[in-house]
Amino acid sequence: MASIKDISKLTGLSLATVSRVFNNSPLVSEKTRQKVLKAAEKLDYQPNMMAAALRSGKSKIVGVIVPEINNHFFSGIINSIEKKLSDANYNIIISQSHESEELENKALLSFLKLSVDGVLISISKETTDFSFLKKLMHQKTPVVFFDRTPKLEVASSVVLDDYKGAFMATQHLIDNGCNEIVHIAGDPKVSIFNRRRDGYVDALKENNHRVSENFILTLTHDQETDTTVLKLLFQNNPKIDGIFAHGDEICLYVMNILTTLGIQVPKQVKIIGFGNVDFTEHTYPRISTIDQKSNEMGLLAAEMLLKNLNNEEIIHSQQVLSPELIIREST
Amino acid sequence: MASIKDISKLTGLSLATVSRVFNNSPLVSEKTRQKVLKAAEKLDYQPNMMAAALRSGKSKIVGVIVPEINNHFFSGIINSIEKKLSDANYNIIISQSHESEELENKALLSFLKLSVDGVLISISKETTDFSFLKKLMHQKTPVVFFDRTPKLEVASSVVLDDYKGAFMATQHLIDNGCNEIVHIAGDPKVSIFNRRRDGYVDALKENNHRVSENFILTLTHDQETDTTVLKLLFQNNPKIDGIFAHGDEICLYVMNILTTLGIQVPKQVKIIGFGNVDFTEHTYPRISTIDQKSNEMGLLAAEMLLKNLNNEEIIHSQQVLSPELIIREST
DNA sequence: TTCAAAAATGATAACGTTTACATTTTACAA
DNA sequence: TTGTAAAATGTAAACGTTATCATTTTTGAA
Repeated sequence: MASIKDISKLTGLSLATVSRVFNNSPLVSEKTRQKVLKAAEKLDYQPNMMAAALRSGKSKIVGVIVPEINNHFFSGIINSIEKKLSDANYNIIISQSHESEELENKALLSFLKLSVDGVLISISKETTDFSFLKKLMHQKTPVVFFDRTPKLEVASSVVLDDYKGAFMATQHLIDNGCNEIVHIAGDPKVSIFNRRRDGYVDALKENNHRVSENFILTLTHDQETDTTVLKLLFQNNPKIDGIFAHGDEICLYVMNILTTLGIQVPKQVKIIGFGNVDFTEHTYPRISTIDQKSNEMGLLAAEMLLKNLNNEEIIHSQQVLSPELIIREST
Repeated sequence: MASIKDISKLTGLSLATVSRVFNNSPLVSEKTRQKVLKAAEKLDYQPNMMAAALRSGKSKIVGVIVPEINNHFFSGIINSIEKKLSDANYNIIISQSHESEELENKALLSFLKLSVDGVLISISKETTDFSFLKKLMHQKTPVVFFDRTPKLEVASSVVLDDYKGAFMATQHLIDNGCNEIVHIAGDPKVSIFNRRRDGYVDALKENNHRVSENFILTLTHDQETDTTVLKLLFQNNPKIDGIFAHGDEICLYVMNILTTLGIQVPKQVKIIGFGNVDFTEHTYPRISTIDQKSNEMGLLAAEMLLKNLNNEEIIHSQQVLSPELIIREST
């Protein structure tokens, strides 16, 4: 591979001048710039980023860590991060924590060794010790958290307002005439699921609807049991006309069960999910849902990072994204 | 950040000896090794990969290109690639081609500049000119293709046997007593969809079943039209008892339409998809399907690459993976 | 004790850039 | 024509490693 040394030889110019051309320095005349570019073309020169990184301390690499890449939400975020950063000529290195603090730290260590210019991370559920991240941040490496953020005093972050999303979903059902609304809740150990539950409850309260614990279900995912549970629920409460599920998968599952029970969606019961996962567009009827704004989240996180990569002083900011109501046939 | 220079100063040993310790060279006594390790600990030393890469020509980075990261199949592959390669202490850089030859080449150029040690790629549909890839391969950078491979004389690749998968799916329906099997076909411009169609047709033939063009449908994805089409089909052919769909999304869609038409799955009609996408496990009934082996594919591709990264001479091999039949309630 | 081979260590030049500083060339006013 | 500032170019050291070759130390047989 050709180096600037070769170009220097070919053109008779010094290394410095040649280097200046590729760094778009204004301190070089148009004539020599052309001469260098021509020589570069001829030699099929490609700058060696490793050498540049070593000397300048800027690797043009950004590290990204997510719990699981094989997950609609996260791969959606990565998608927009990749787009945004590759437009700004950054490369992204991706690691998965698989919800393990150990793997997360291993990845961060790799990033450190590679001297990445910045880090984008959605922390694992398991992580409780942020000393490694703090170390990175103290080294003036900008870090932006997305979706899952630690409770640190100073940090940049982008998160979704889950409470609001649940509220919107429930309000949407009410607006469409639903009076008896059931919530299919998630694991109460996961905080975002609790926030969704709270949003549901508060939306009911605000509209002077009755809140009943009997209307908040957690399913077993055993088809027989769940079918029985729902059958009984509808037998005892034939007026139920709305369901807000905490996730799209479970929403689809419930919808399918209702159909087999002869309950028509959306005619008899309106149903809405959460996530706006791909398949919600392919079902029949198509499922209404709450979009988690993975695109915007990735974009915003990438933009925040870019800002901090360019500016010398790091500016911390916290962004909360509003979810979007996606209305389809199921409501 | 501390460097081997600092360790050298602290221990009084030469740079060479210190370097040897971190490269696990056998040419260093146990006593000095311990001394160096202790000093490294004290100084919180982390090797600088950029410097090592520059000097040694080995970056410990592997570049991965997929059409879309936000796609079950590809993110599944990336998942296993990342696992395998990070275990071998490689970092992976991920780029998306978005089915554009230009973006693909841009990513490859980035890889070149970063002097990646190897490349894993699933080529974009648009790509017709492989000169850039050939250039990379001629530079002794090992390349392994997965799922989408070019027609090159010498190349390593891992692909799925789509024909076999379709054959298996159809055979499975026949084995379960289906006599009149419909195929929901995909866009005939995409070669893998044609191979799936061929597998369906050949399975019918082999079992002495009638093959009818009327039983091969392409849907519009307009719900009203598709509902009518299916309604008519079943009115005219009430004996239809099996459906093989070329994809899981369309399979779910068809299943939902059948349910509304009062056609029971799997009682009256058995239905099977292709892909083993996540949601097939969350439907009711759960959808039988063909697994595309994304895990194995990623793993195998990563292993092939690792082999070529370690060996001096590059060995080309082509692997064809057999899909797996996943039997669930829909059949 | 001597000596050669083996084992361990050291000195130093790369790798391909960037960059601070020095020098030369150019432009233009006096 | 000269002087001076601005523009353009050059010199050389650094970035943190690795790797070649040279040197020293250790080991153990004669």
